[in-house]
Amino acid sequence: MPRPAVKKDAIERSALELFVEKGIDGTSIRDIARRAGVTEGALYRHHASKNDLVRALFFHYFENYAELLRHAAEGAGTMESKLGAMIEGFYTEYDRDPKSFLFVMNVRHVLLEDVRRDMANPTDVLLDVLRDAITSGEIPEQDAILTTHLLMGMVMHAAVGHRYGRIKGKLRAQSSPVTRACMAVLKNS
Amino acid sequence: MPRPAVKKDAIERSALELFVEKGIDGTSIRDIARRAGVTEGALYRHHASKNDLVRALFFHYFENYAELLRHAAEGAGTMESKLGAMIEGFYTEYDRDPKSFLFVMNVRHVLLEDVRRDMANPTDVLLDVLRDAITSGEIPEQDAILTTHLLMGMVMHAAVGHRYGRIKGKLRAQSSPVTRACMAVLKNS
Amino acid sequence: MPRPAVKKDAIERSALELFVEKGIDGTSIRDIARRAGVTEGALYRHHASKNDLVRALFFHYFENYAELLRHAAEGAGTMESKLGAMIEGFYTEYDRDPKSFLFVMNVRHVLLEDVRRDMANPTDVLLDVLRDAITSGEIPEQDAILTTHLLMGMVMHAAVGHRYGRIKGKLRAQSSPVTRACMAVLKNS
Amino acid sequence: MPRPAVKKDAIERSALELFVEKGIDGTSIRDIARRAGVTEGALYRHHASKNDLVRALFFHYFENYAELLRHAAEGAGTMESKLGAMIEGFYTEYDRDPKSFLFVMNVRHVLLEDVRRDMANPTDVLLDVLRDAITSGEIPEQDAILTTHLLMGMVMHAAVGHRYGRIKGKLRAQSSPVTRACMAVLKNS
DNA sequence: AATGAATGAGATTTCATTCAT
DNA sequence: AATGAATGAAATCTCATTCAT
Repeated sequence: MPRPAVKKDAIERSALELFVEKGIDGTSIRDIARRAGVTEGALYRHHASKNDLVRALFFHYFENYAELLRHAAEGAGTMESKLGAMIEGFYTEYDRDPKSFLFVMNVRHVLLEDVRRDMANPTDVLLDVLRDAITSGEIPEQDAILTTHLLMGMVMHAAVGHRYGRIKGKLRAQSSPVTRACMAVLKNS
Repeated sequence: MPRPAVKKDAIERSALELFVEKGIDGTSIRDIARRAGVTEGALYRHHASKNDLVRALFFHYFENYAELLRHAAEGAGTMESKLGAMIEGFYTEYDRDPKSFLFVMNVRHVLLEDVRRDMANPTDVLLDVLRDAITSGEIPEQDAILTTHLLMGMVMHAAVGHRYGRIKGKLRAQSSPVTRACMAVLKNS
Repeated sequence: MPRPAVKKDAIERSALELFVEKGIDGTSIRDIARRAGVTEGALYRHHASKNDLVRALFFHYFENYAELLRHAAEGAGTMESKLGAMIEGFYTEYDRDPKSFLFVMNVRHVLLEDVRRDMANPTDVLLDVLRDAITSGEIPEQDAILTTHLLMGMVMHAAVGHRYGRIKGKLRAQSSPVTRACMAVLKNS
Repeated sequence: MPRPAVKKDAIERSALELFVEKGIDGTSIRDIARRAGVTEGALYRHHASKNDLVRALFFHYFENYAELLRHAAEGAGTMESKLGAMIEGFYTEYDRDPKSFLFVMNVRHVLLEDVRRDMANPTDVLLDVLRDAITSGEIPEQDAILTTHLLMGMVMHAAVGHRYGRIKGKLRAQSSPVTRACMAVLKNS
């Protein structure tokens, strides 16, 4: 029975934080090793390269968010209640660990093209929910792809506003007004 | 008379494009110089450092977008027409030169904290328009800061969707549905 | 266990020699690395920068000479025997390793201002000896600071004359005439 | 009739000062041009290269000091009066323009090997005076070369002490004690 | 005579990665 | 599993000098 990989977790958490604080290229292996309390060579026991570490973190959290959204959507009935559950779930997770969201947000434009079709993808989860609601007649016929982007933009940009201190308090406190705004867009398109 | 500084524009344009294509850290001075058809040292006659070049470009375009929005808002009467003019103006500019928007978008999280209060700022331009409309009664009382972020998120994320090929054609073609979505949010909050 | 840092001494010795032979600015990191048989990056494991290396070497040898002088002075009785021991000790060390003296001599005017008060300092060692001798009446009342500089000038400039080939043979062979000259100055002031 | 070379003087004076303040390699052509109020290219009207400028300045002042000493020695009778005149002449010049001495002092070890035999040379001027005095019996038989170095060391190192603030006031005020110290060395060797 | 943009070569420094221990 | 010295390649930046104007 192996010991729990306590060093591995420390390395990955340190890396995540540093990537958010100083950017990926602004963070050296040395920085990561120091914050994690290990030496440079030790990192290579757990990840083949720095790039490998970045990708592992990105895909892990990217899929995590997709799973979180899918799970929230599954437990609800109407599209409105699904949407509310997704937003509340996301904002609750953001309040618990904002850095993982900011990491995915910042790294996105570098790695998005490597996301495989078969990976769980937050945008696609939302798109599926909208398409179902259009099919069932719960919301009017509309360009589901455009609407998905508009909703993703709203939901995520509120988190950005929170990150820069323009929106105060727990982000979760904004989940119902944001849900209402989403519904207004969906009904009126 | 010395040689006129004919290469400055080429350097800045090459830099902007490369920063969007490969990221700032992924772009070397050598890359920029090669694309601009100059040697590496030439860059330093016009900008004190790579970082200085990044900042100069960011602040230039950041303020440019703010001016564009303010100008669009000034030429219109109702808030709805102002909003429509701003979105159409922005999307028209995006179609003409998408890279300058993508550059500002990607660099934002590194430099936003350095934006001085007295700089023209797209978010503040929109916030002013919303506050006026609340005061005049054109839209209901609401949290203007939150709404501003929701609208900015929608408008910008549509451009992101366009960049990744999910939204096709001229982005300008989306300006009226996006404007309608914005109005729906504003009316229902 | 990692590889032991076996190259540190080679790097520092190569640097010292090259600094004397070609000057600090005339010596590149590449020069040092080549002579030490390492690659350029290796230097940075032991010193944060070229400047840091220069300072480390300077302060090391500067203090070394001060210790050498203090030790020579301690083992003797009269001021004349102290002075003789100091000069003979210094010239013996110079004959053994002239480069470390020439390095300190050449770098002095750049780093002397950074010498902290609490560092051992050759000039102060001599000054203390002179002041004691004045107090004890062994030499007449005089401007101890001026005299210290006159003596330091004589002792060191003989080494400079040796370095340029004007003074031949072991420098140590000059220690008694130089000591006699120093005593003549001290007695007649 | 050409205009007076006012720019040339400004360039050379600026260069001299900067070389003393920041070292030769620490001073760029741009630094010199800026302080002199000209542009980089202008410098090359007057000197073929930076190295050429350094050498021109060094040899100019090096010979100047030799001339000054020879002239002082010629106007006096006994060796003691010659020596006094030389030291007083040198210290007076030092007080008037310390930077030119410091420049020669600092650059010496780089360019001394290029000093041609037929150039006027301060050390040789002093050596000649000593040899004459030995021949005439004014001072005892001794190693003239060693003594010359001892005297040069004393005289110059007092200026160094002045430069570092250890010796206060006009340096000229020290010329008679220094001369007396020199005579003590000469008589007792 | 003068200008200053541009060159071209080289300097210092950083850093992901390897490997002897 | 872990260490950290060392490598090797590349990055940013500097600067004496040239030359079109």
